[in-house]
Amino acid sequence: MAANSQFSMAVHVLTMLASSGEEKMKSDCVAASVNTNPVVIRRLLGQLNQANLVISQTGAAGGTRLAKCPKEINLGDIYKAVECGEVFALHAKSPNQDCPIGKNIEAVLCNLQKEIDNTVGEKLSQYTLQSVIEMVERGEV
Amino acid sequence: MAANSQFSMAVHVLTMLASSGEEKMKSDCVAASVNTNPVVIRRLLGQLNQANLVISQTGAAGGTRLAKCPKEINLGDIYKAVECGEVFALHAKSPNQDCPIGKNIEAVLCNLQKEIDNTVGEKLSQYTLQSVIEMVERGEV
DNA sequence: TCATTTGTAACTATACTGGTTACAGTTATG
DNA sequence: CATAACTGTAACCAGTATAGTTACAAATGA
Repeated sequence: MAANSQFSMAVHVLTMLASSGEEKMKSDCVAASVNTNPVVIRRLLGQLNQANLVISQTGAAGGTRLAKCPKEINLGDIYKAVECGEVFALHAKSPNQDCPIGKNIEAVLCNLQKEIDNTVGEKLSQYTLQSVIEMVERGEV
Repeated sequence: MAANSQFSMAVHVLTMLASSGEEKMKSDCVAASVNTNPVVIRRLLGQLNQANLVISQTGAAGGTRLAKCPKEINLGDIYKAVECGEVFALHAKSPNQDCPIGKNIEAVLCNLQKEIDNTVGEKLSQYTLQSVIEMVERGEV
């Protein structure tokens, strides 16, 4: 499975929650749409909860609903909330520190990594959850 | 190891090649700086070769050099040349097609994925290999 | 009290990444 | 021309992250 699909799943989950409005939704129901296990959904909801994007309630008649309206949630918020990895990884092993290039390249790449991550976050912030819902309703576009 | 560091390694490799100018460099030498196996480097060079960023020569006294000068190579070219995965992955399993949201969300996310990938490519294109070399020489910045 | 639901820990299967060995093909050089 | 020194690749392996699964404690409404 490798490549991390948490962001995709998170957008899907939040779109589902939006569709039920004020009504709380159960993890089983969301899982059925995402086609995965309810525990996977609950794990994801835990992260979205920490980022104050959703509100959950335990116990019978419990469930989860959006913490804000879909116009007030943007995809940048979601990207930051979930553990999607970085856009590109740094070296697995540290480069040779005796080589002048090996010694300095990591810091350069690390700065670049942060900058690209910001760029992605900014771009995603241009889309609200509401706009995703509209795209889904229109059947893509 | 999971997260893909091919882009980072590719930038490192090309910076090394740039440092030797017109001189061909052996994969062993590059591998020593990256701190990995020469085969890993040769695999990467194969991709960079297909993208016309480097020129390799087999046989004794063989090796690899840049195909263009460092000012004419930008990081967007490198990003496109190597198999870094996508910024975020789509669903592992296809969502439930009987759910109106599950049915359409994939296409929306797929378009978004392409757009983000383009955004990253454009941002990276702002940096030339030359500028990376200068950052490395100055010791980061 | 009891059924229902979330929150979490623990374990597993899968698959990707990069390291390694091995070897065929190419080429400079004595 | 024989040989040594490279690259290009295939094949295999070890490590690890992802997400699927089971199990169960805690919370809560009825």
